[in-house]
Amino acid sequence: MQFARSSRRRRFGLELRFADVFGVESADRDRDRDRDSLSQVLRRTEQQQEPAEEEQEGHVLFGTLQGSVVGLRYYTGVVNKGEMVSLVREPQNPYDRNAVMVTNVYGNQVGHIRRQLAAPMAHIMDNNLAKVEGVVPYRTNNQFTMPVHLSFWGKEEKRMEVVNELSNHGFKLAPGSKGLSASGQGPSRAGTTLERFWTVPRKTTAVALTPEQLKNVFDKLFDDLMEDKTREMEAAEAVGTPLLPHQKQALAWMASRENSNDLPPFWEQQNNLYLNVLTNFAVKERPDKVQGGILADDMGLGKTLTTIALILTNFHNGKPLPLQKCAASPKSAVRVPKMVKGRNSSLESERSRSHFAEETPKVSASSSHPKRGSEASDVIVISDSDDAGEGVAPKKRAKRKESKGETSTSSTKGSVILSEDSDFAAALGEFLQGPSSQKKKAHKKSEGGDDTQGKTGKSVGARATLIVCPLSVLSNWLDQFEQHVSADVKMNVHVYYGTERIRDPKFLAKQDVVLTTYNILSTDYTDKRSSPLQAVSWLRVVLDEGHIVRNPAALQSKAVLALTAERRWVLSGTPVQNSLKDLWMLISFLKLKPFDIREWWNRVIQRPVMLGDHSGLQNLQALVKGITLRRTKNSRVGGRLLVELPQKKVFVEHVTLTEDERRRYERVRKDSRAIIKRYFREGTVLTNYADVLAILVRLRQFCCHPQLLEGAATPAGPTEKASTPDELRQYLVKKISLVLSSGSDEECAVCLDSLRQPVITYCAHVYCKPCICEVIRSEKENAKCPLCRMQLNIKELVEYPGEQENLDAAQDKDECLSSSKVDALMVHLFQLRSQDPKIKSLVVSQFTSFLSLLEVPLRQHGFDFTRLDGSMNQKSRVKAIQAFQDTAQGSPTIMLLSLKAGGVGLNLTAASRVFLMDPAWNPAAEDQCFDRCHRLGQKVDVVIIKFIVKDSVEENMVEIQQKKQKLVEKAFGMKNAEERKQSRIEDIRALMEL
DNA sequence: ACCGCCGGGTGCC
DNA sequence: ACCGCCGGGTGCC
Repeated sequence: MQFARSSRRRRFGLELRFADVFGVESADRDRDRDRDSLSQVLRRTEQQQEPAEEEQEGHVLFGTLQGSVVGLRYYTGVVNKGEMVSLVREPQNPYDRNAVMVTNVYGNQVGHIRRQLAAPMAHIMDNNLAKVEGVVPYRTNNQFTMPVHLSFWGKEEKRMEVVNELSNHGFKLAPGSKGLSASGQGPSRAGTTLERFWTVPRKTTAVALTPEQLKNVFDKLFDDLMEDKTREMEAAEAVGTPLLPHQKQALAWMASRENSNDLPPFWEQQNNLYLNVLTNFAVKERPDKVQGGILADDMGLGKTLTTIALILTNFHNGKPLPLQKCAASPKSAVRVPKMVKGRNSSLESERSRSHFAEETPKVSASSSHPKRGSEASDVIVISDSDDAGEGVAPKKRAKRKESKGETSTSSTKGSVILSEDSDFAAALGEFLQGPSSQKKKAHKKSEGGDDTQGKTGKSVGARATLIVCPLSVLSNWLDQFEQHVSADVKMNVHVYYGTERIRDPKFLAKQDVVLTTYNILSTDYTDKRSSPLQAVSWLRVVLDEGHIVRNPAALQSKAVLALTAERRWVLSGTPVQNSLKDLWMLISFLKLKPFDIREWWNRVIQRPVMLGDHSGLQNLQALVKGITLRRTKNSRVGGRLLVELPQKKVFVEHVTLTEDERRRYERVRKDSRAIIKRYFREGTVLTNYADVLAILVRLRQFCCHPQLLEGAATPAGPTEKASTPDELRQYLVKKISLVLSSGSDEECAVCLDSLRQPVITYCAHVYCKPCICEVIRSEKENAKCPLCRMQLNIKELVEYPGEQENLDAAQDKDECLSSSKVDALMVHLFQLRSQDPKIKSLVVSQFTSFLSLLEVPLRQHGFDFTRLDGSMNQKSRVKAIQAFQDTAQGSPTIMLLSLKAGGVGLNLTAASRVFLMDPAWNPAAEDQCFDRCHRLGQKVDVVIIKFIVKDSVEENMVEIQQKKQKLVEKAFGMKNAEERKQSRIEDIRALMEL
């Protein structure tokens, strides 16, 4: 008894010490302290000191060790069979400065590591030689000690030091057996014997994933997250815009995530306990549910509208947000034309149904609008009726605002119609005190309806939703509130932004919605004690573009994590950009226990996945699935696309060469045919494949512009091999560049997939570097080129140096002759310019040199254009895209685009015309290019014009395209390498009409 | 803890 | 009896 008490005292003592040191940081901590144990406090402070927490990448398992946890009877933490435990150094322990304490997943202390073992462990842990992890393999029936299985993970170079330190204290590491990590082991069900647990190590396919594979994992991670999420929910009346079916589904899902009592992922109820099947941690109390999740819909599917609907529809107990109704008079004096225009008919009818149609419009909130150039500051005119005293407040506030001489954004339509009239707010005060307002209050009472707030005496806690977003979309949120909140209710939307922002938590807590930016959040957080945003207990926090928050070390991340809320949401079109760590940040924000603590995330998810552990991946997937809704524009609801896009019309325009061009074309064609014919005769088409491609490229380039051939290499016959190694190298670099830029979408003959890290062999065949290296490794000295059986040597592989800016001779010469195809394009561009100068076009070619040629006539005729191709760096790409997407007058109307530039994410919806200057080998590449502008966000029909030169290789390419398309449609894809090879030869034969 | 360890009591078999 | 052995008291770090 005495001991127990004294140890408790010690614990508090420690806690206080930590609170003293880090006490500045938060009310939040104080609130939570009751629930949190010492170790959690310790852990948190740790995180604050080293937020990055050492990277575990490259860590290997040194070995394992059986240790024991002692002193169980002094602590309350319980551990079950197979449960993971955490080992925390406790250097301040007055009895042993080597002390290592053991805590369970929830951070409750279980005991200590026996001192003999703690000594070397302390040394190892303090010097960062290894990370030590514990799993309790079984329980003994004694109440004093329990076994713990320790694994030592660290960098290979530290292995000896760790082994020595342990052996100096008489401990010997056993080779690691992965089965002892609790991850993926599943719940240790009754009957799982100790022996089985120990002697059946999980068979792991533990091959670390390459970055490529990881990328693939992420891509697939968010696939197919729709099943079971197709239930629809009607939005509250206050939502003025009818929701599309997929938005109703999202609403239903979000509401259920907020309301349902489901256990969080990986928790199961077993008898009277709740068990986390990944960590094997069990508790008596039901674990907190995660109220919220990640809405990861593609952009354009209406994440904003859905979120607004959620706010209005799902207040407490599944009821809608109680809002004061107000009249919506269409004849209202204050109305921004834009709003009227944007209104749709169903809204009108909605309004006419309103009980209060005769009443005076009410303004509920006014806030200045950063984008609209007024001083960024906000004034609330009226607050909800929950507070009896509020009735008078509006006038006072309105006055304050007036005295500051600010422009205000006021609303008649629902909450947020904008007004530039600064007198308006003052006038409003009168409105609100007028008879109509009182009448309404009376009416509302008699309705006895949805007033869940204070007046009824039933306190429901938090009311306000905080939305954090990048500044660039803040105005969009305001617009969307204006647009989508029904006219006959008023909603308090407060913008917390600008130097004059009202830093009053009580005031903020009264709002329906508070909008702010990540910057403001971070800035306020710098002075943690007085950050109003941190002081409010939010009903809901929404992180818009949530992927922005991903570096845990960043101030904004800390600020975000320190927000107090019942429900948390992340909105993001791209939730995982490149790393699992990004995802951790989001999981941590959502408070998905126990993964909000980095150690459990690392042990249970991140490391297993990085090591290629299949079950780790499954767990990750299950985790994501449980909290994420993601649909893309290709997702279907009941067989139909979520969103119908505007039409896409494709026209082919046949271009006739001039007599002169024709004559020269035929000459080039004849030479080319002769060479290729010879290859066919000799059966060496594949051995000389790069040359064949080069020849075809020349022909295709000629169709675009004869001048393109001038700089190009002459047909490289097999005779023309280089003599010195350096020349050979240059020759190969040229070849590989040719193959890759030929647009033929070459695939690697080993993996039959598109080329990754392309390399070229001395026999001029291109493969993925990893693929061909593997071939050479396995076949050793006898390795031969899979395509031509030539001897291979790993040292002879030449890598692709990357796209180089080839200085085009044509660009210098201002006097540039036109070509039939260029003329054809210009005709269209002229016509478009006179028709509607605002229409923007993409001019697409596979040949960047052709794009350069096109710049000349465009410049000559005064077209504003920008350019995007693979040789540009990230910065100039972004610049080019932004300039083009800008709708302002004077922005470029044409973008010269190289066919394959940019990833799938490239968004060029500003364009509604596409001119495809030359056909691609692969029709899918063309479609992907068209999708750059024919995608969500495109408002008008897209017209695509493909230029094809009559009687040329281009026509033959189109034929092959169509043939391929049919094969794809019939699901007769190429099956094996032989078929593919053969089909390529056939392609060439058809192209050259041989 | 059905242990280990400590230290006092004890002392042929 | 400056040992061994016995058995009660005791127990994390």
